[in-house]
Amino acid sequence: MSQTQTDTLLDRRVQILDAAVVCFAKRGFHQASMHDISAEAGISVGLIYRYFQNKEAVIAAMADRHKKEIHEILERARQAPNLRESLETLFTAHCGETEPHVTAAFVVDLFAEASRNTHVAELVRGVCEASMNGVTDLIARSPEAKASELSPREMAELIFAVNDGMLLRGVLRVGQPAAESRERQLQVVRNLWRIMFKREDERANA
Amino acid sequence: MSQTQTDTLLDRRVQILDAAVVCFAKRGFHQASMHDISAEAGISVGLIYRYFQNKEAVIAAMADRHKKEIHEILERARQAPNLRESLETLFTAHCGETEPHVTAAFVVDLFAEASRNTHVAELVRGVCEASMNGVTDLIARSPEAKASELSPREMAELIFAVNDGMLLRGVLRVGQPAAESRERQLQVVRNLWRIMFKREDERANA
DNA sequence: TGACAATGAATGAACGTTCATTCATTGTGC
DNA sequence: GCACAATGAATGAACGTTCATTCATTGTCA
Repeated sequence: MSQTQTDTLLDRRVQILDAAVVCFAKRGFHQASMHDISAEAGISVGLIYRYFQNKEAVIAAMADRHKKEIHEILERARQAPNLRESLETLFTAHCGETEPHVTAAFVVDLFAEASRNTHVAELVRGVCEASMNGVTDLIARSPEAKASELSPREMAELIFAVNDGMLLRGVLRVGQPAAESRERQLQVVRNLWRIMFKREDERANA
Repeated sequence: MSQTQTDTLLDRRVQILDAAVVCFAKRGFHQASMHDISAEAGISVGLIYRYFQNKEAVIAAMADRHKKEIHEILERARQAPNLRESLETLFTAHCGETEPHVTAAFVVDLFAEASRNTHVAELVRGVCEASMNGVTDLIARSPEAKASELSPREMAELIFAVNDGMLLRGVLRVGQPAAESRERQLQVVRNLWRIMFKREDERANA
């Protein structure tokens, strides 16, 4: 198979998945029809079936893509100069950089799907565990988190719980501008970091 | 209208809603069919339409019932002897006392629905705000939370974020026994309380 | 011309909803 | 107490629609 052939094959898949995200965010996995997706992608219905076995496979592929995105986010977070900036990167990306509401709607749907579809559940669980381990590691290496009463794992659990909670609430902010909504969310998570990781100077003043 | 007539009318609605929770948790709002619900309730399809205008109305009624349950939970939490027990009550009830997985699946679906259905979004937002205010008040009145660096509102925001996050993750624990799953969740939220509300003796030892 | 990409009308299953019909219960006149 | 009328809760087959999926056909490029 030539390079260009492989490329068009992948491009089409990406094109279809991009369209699917929009449709799924707008109507949900099971209410969005294959016709909706084909229209959004600007192709015919039948063509989707050339690249995906069925609708289930489209959902699974999207979950898989989400998994890869999360891994990239984690990699980026690892490269930040300090823990706070790592977490800020993580949170911002976790909730969707460009369109938070679309991401939130998609992820909430993904979890809803996971509660019924074993395959999706397995995949989501894998993502959660991997990123939890990554962040635990991040915390364990950072000087800010030393001498806390919580273990790195316990901190990671709290951070993810709050991130997920913010994500869940995010779907309710439909009309609001993304930037404003995110700023309010950031204030909440920053409060958690504040009480979890005291700075040296704060501790000295105490 | 006689008392018994009113009773059967309400009983039927309750019966249908009880069946709907089971079906919705099992298949989701839009994959669960009216036939599924009627079969689960042990009645005919047509009868559902005597008590509810359409499927939308069933979903709306369930959201409404959830709202009332949350209010009751809040009332119970208010009567606990101290803040920690209030929060423990709140968390346990919030995640579903008898069947946490069913509750989690239902609530996650409810949020997914809220992201597309304005009516449901309005209702869920109302519940969230009311309970957030309730808990803020609870914290403001409690001696444990005095002298913290966070305001009562900020603490309530964190508590709800963590609760919601745990709820979201809860849908992934499909096979696990409910009690074990809850115990692990409780450990996480207790860690939050620990770093948020320091006891007097802890502070004295610091 | 051959090989493959792409189309979209056609198919049939599944769904929400309706409604003619049944029948146990209740009310009424004697 | 009895015969009969009226009620409305309950049924489930049927309807129109939507949807995922298929496939015969057409377009495209080397």
